[in-house]
Amino acid sequence: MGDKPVKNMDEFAALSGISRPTISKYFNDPNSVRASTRQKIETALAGYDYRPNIYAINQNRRLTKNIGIVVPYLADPFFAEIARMLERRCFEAGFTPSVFSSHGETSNEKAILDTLRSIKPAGVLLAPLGRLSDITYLKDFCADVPTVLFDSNIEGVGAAFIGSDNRSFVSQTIEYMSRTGDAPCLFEMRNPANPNANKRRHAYVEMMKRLGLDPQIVAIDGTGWAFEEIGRQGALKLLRDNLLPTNSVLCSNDRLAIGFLSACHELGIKVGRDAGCTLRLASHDDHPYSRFTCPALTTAAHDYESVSSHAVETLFRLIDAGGKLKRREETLFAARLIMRASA
Amino acid sequence: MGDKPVKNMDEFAALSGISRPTISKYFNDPNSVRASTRQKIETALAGYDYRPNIYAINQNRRLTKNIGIVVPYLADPFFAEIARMLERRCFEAGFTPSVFSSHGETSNEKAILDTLRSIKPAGVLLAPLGRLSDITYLKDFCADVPTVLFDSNIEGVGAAFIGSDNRSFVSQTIEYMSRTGDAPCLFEMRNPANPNANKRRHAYVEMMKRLGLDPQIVAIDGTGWAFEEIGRQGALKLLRDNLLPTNSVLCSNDRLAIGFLSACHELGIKVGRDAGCTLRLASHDDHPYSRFTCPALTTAAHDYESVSSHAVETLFRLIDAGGKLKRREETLFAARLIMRASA
DNA sequence: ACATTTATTTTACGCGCGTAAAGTTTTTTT
DNA sequence: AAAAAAACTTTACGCGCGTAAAATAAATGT
Repeated sequence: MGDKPVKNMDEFAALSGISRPTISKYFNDPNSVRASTRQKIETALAGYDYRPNIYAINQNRRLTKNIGIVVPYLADPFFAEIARMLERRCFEAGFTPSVFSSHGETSNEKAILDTLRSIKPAGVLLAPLGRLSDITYLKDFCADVPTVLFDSNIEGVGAAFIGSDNRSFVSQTIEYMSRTGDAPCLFEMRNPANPNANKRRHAYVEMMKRLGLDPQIVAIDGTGWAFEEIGRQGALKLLRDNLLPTNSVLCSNDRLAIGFLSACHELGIKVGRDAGCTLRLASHDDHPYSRFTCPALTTAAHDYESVSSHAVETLFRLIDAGGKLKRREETLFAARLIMRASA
Repeated sequence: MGDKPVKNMDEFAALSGISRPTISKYFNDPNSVRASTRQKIETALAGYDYRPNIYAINQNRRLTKNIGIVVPYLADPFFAEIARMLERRCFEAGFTPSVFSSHGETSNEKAILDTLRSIKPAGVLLAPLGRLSDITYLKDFCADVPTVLFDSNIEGVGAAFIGSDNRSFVSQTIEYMSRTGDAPCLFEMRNPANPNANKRRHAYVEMMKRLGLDPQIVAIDGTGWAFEEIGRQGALKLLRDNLLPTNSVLCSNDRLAIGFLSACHELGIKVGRDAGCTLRLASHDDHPYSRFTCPALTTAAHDYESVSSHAVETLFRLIDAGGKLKRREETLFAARLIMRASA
């Protein structure tokens, strides 16, 4: 990098001995100019401190190179992880990703969509809040901006959805638990905000019936995104009052399970498959912390890699196609069972 | 919100019956125009779908309303939390915050600073990587862009630093542990990337000496930001080989402690202050997950509220002052001891 | 009611770059 | 070496808005 600051493209063009339109062409695609020309430009670039004004660029381009990445709750390491992978992939493809978090609130999600409109992004990767989303608002947005949904599906919204196959999660955990011990009851929130939770419940009921077993659902109260605390309080109550129908428990997701384990420890209940343990606990998501819980959580893992790469690829395809796909696509990736000490 | 889309400010000015320069003034500060004029504009705004083009605005303004928020590792819920608070406060003040994560890598941190330069932000709130930061690069950046550091201090970089008082953390945990049992050894990484770790070590040694006790430091190997795994591996080795000098352990931070607890559970070592426990463990940071560990972690909590509000206030003051403060400011907030079951 | 202050309108220019058109040079093709 | 194709230069316009200056209008003070 050079040090002498250059104000604008005209000045840089003069300094490099190349005309401004060619310089402009170079910055849009370095390979679109002759090799000898590119060489001259890059030599000049090394000697002077010039970078094109991004605002002037975006004002004049019909489409920016911005990509919005929206997650419902960034303080959840699961979403932080996937946002990071999406971000990296967009960046590698020459786009400028920006990460936004709805922080679990409808108003924030809407405000983010407004912000996104104003930055005129080439496309958006959106993991919606789910039940708390303003569906009409999302739909209007997706009608104007090329959008791919991930994690939580909302029927008919966005040009595509990429996520995990909840039936695959549940069938693997149930199969494993019922093979190695009692079949589990399902521990979940009564009114889950996330549509995946509903799909998991349905899959649980269906799978249990198929195995000729009696589905038993334990629903706990609580709202918001503090799942650990909700799981903990719910479990404390259940365990104290001895309301658990089985000694095998399947949590709808790992964050609830983390709270559940916390309650077990407080009450002196040993969890695991070892002798001396009175409870087995499994869960879903393979949350980044699930291997550090006590005991480590047996869980079904998302295929992070596939979800993120396919989501990004789909978005690029959507952008190339001018914002419309022939029909709405839905892609689900299977889970992978991770056996640890808790079940 | 109206529905008829309006292309530009000229068109909107005509529709609202107000001249364009006044409309421009209104969007820069709605209170800078007469109440009756504001009324007319807002009526028109309700009837039409117009929003100023942010790229045209920022091209012409000397200073944008953008604020960059940079954290070293967003997948760490601690940073996710503080980023969220900073973000909200900037937004409330009428700025447009953008959150970036260095993901623990020098190259990313530098790339983020480059990106920030190109969006010409009014100011930046930066939590640097620490030892891995390219100091010269940071310094150059801070010379051009009004920047306030938080969390990790780097001497002489940025116009101000706002963080937590590491001595306050350590003195409280040591005082508590040595009052209620044996004085603790310090469990930490051998080459911590974060400068706070070094400050905590110094504070530990000083505090122990002051109490007439023998400081004992247990340093474990490991690099990167996977602190839980590093703590876990380190603890497994120490516990198996019986190398721990005391049965009271003070972890440099909660994430190491989470790994430590995981190792204890695996080896069947009971942690806590109850009868039957053979080890006490305390830590620092009050990580969002520290109350869900088994047992729940006794830790020293950051004053998140004060740090974030003071950081933002300082940045605004810096911006108002034109990017320079009389002298570099350093503000530290005291910790608050959170007693839980682990010690 | 008049002078004074404050707000608005009119006019006009500039920001930095995308991009189109026409002409010129360089490279590739045969 | 001539013809064709590709890349480049020159010229010029437009994007949507900030902002300055001068003229005009409205609100405020006495």
